[in-house]
Amino acid sequence: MIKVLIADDQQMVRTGFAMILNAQPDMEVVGEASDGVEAVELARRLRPDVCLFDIRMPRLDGLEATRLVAGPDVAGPLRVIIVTTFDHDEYVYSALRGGACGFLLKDSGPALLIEAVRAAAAGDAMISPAITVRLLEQLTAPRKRVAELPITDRELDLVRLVARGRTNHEIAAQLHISLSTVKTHLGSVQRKLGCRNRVETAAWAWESGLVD
Amino acid sequence: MIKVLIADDQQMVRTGFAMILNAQPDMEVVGEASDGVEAVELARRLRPDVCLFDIRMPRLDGLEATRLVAGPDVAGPLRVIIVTTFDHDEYVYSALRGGACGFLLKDSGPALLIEAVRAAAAGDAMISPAITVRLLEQLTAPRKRVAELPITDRELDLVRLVARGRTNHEIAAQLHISLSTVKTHLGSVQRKLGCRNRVETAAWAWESGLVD
DNA sequence: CCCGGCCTCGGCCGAAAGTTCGATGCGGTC
DNA sequence: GACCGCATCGAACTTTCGGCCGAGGCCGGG
Repeated sequence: MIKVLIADDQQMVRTGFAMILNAQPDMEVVGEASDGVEAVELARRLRPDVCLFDIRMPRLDGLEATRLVAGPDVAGPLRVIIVTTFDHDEYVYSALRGGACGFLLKDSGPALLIEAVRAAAAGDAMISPAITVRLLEQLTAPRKRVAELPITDRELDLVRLVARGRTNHEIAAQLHISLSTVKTHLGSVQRKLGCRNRVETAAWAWESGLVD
Repeated sequence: MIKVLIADDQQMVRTGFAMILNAQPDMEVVGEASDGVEAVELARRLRPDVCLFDIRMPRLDGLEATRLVAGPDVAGPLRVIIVTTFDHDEYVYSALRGGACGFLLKDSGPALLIEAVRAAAAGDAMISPAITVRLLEQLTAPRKRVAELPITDRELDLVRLVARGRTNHEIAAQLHISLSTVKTHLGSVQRKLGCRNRVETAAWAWESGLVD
């Protein structure tokens, strides 16, 4: 039986969630909280398998509450799913860094809520598809630019080595070219990218996902 | 009505998926393929709203097939969900970079399959919770190390600026300290981290997730 | 109270990096 | 053939970095 704690400042939302979850044969809502402080307190006392936290709550918001019961420094972290109306990216990152193992939008269907709870209880994590697609864009977008790079293949070789912290001398030795050539290439790379020094060049390579 | 194409080399799997999806009032399986080449051909001809591709298929695997119908260079990319038994990380990355907008494990329930299809059709993306949790670990793991850094707060300020490509002179001006102090700090940082130059220092900062 | 870590600053020097001039050859395009 | 981008190399120069010496002030623990 998966024990669930619900925290939301709106009575209707809590009741709705509770009805959905209690209708599942293997789930049971063991507590409800209407603000963040109460949520943290109940979470610590009841130690549910899964917590559903809204973000906007009186006294203590859901993100802060998550950090308090699931954060990196917490001894016995609980499984927390953030359930909210607003899908601002900052909320998502803040929640996930704070230890949340799920992020659901309220306009997701009941099926997703149930699956998210089940996933959380199993040690997995679920994120609303509308948010996932944006996360994936960040993962893949930099890669797409690789095809339309403004710099040459050869220059790319140099940039990769720069990003790994190699000196010009080492690059020259590794690629079997002269120190002059290395400087020439990196000079033109910096001109094309608008970089002022090799660290900015390296930073560009890192952002573009050229090294890993 | 969401038109779905199913590609899997096992007849049983295709039939199972088709039964699940056809039971939904707003979904319709419009085609089935038993290998990758057929999958690509059917996808291009039928132009379904969502494609379900297995990875292990004869002639052409699902990852390559995905790239062919949803890759970065494809004109009218289709929405592809990878459905597979194996959750190797390399598969996941390869699929998502190849243009997939979903990655499901076959041991996920029917509910997840349905939700994934619905999400894909809506332009969103869903990933199996078992995989998502690992993706999140990669997102948050580097952050945890921040607490156990071997370097000072002040040194951290310097390192962040180094990672952004600032010169020592600029750092000195921005932090209102002298050039000598900047060099002293960065020197001790390099000693502690075992870096040989500022690019390696910056690389360490990037890997540790200190900059974004 | 002394020691050690941290933050601050200065000077000096050699090495590395970046800039600015060249130059050659090679492979495409018009 | 003329032109252009690319890769290669060289020399000289300025700027920046990094290493190595020193120093003082501050603060907290033994």
